[in-house]
Amino acid sequence: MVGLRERKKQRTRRALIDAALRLFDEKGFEETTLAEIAAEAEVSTRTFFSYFASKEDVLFFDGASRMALATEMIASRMPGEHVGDLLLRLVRASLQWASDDDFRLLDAPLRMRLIMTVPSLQARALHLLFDSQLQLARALEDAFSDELDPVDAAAAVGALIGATKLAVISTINRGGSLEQAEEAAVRAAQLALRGLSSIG
Amino acid sequence: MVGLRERKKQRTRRALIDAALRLFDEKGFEETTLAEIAAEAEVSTRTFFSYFASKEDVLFFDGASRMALATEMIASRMPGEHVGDLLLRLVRASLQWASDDDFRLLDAPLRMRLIMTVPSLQARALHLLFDSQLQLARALEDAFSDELDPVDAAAAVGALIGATKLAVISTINRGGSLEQAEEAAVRAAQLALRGLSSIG
DNA sequence: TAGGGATTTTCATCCATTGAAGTTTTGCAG
DNA sequence: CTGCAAAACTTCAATGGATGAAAATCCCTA
Repeated sequence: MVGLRERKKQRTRRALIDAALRLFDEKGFEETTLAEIAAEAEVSTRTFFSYFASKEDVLFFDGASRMALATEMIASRMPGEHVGDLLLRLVRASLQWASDDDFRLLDAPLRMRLIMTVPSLQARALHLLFDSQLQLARALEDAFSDELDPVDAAAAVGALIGATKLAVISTINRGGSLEQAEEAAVRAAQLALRGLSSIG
Repeated sequence: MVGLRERKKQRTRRALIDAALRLFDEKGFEETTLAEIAAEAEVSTRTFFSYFASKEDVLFFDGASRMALATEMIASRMPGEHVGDLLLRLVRASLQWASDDDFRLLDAPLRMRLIMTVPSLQARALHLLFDSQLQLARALEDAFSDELDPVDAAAAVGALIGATKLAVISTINRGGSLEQAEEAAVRAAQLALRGLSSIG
């Protein structure tokens, strides 16, 4: 199953990611060219594009696996569990994952920094965020097909993720620490669950 | 105040927008080059970039004015009005504006179609959406400075816009009409206000 | 171990975007 | 009016991301 071909592909992919992250860190995202990344990873520039669709995408190499975890968590919801409870569990779990995985942890700060400062990366990140929300909404709709229509599912996911994301970004923008950001995320999630009407 | 220079500039800007929209409509976004747009508007391609930062930006020429209306509405909130009520008014008003303005109305379907199908436009749209949410959050924070802290303001805006946007997109994705989308938007907004816990 | 599909490299090209330098147009002071 | 400075444009050149096609390699399996 795991032939040399497959192993080599993974090694190349990893080499590209490592090279890219290191160069982004040293010189900045826009300052490093694909040629440099490819050279560093010892492949041709053309090959880069058979691994990643764009320069931006290298930074989001783990998006798929994160999403897999989330949808899986939704699909295997506890019977009888309320939508809101599941969603809150999901938010907490996400915060957990973010500070788990060794490979990811190392460059989390770098990625954060880059995404916060490079416009094209912000755009890419938002796009991914949005897509995953749609996926989550569908997963939720499936898991609660008896009590949730498509619009409610979408609204629920949108409200929850929307609230947490904006709270986090706003906190970071205001110079808050990661801890404060996490705190803000949880508070925002609870606010979304309780309802905006409950403010004040 | 409105000298010849200024008038000419506006005419050029408008010419670029018109040319771009027409070409996008006829040949598609990615298929039309800046050279063609510039030629159509009778300016050099270089000049295009003194009016718009990117090819994508032409499509969002009215973003600023929309935002102005919204923040103004927030700033002039009725004294004693509850945050939630103001926000719901805001959502309804936004839906209104979208089907108002003559210039905008004409190409609304085109824009929708393009944004829904061209990845780079989706990304740009999301970026703008996000920025405006941050602006709205700040406006809200200012308007309700006595009863709302930054995190709550951000969470409120994020939840409301997040819910409505995802509900709308989800509806459209599923082949729903614009009317159904509007309906979904209002329902999502109300759900966000009432709280996700109220589902089911 | 030879053939065949998968990967990679090479080569060529397109086009968005940007900088520099020079030209035309407009607004305004004299 | 006339000349001048600023604003707006054009031309020219270059960079760099992205993609297509064909040739060269590499790995797997019969």
